[in-house]
Amino acid sequence: MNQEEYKKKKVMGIGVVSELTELTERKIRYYEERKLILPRRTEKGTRLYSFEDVDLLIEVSKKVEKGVQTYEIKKEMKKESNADLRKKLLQGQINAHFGIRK
Amino acid sequence: MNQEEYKKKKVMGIGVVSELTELTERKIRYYEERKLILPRRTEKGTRLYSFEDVDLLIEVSKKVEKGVQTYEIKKEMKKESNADLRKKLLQGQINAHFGIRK
DNA sequence: CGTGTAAGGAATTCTGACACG
DNA sequence: CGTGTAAGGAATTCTGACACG
Repeated sequence: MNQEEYKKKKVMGIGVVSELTELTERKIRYYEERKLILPRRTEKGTRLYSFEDVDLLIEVSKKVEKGVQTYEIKKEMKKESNADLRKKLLQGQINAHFGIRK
Repeated sequence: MNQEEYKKKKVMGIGVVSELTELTERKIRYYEERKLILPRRTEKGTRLYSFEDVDLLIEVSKKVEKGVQTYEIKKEMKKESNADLRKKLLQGQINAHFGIRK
């Protein structure tokens, strides 16, 4: 498992996430309700989060504190995600054109 | 938090560790009893492990399967840890002698 | 809208012990 | 020695709801 995976692997319960983010469990579950965060679930339904999720939650809560509504935050996130996709797509085209090396 | 920290931060419950290592919780607790693994505990006493702990558990269980006794594994681990310390000490001396740069 | 809280149930984890080989 | 298991309790997490502003 490489470093990226350590960051993205969803392994923490909500208790630890609450400790790490300093957010109440209520807030964490609410941001999920608003689709701002997507933990995985065990078969029995308990939520599991990654370090990446923790960082995201902290960013989200900062914006909420600033008065931004969750709906707006969601929109911003979609934009960023689209920008990332375009970037990857572009890189893919470059690779296809010039060939991929190393 | 840097990559090293993602690896060393103790954040996973025993259930997830059991899933990741494919070891029973019984085995995981037993290796702790034998001091081969040292999870942190929440205030209420539930165990929390790091990705590093997961890797260590897998290594330990491989040795146990080969027939090595936990006591022997513990001895091996002490040796390695001492070797690491000597290495660090030595590097410290080199740095002190030649000066530390970048 | 974002968040607190009380409610009841289900699932998790803990310890100490007995069993087996 | 290493591991399974049943036992009972304690702590965790879950959902849906009501409250407030």
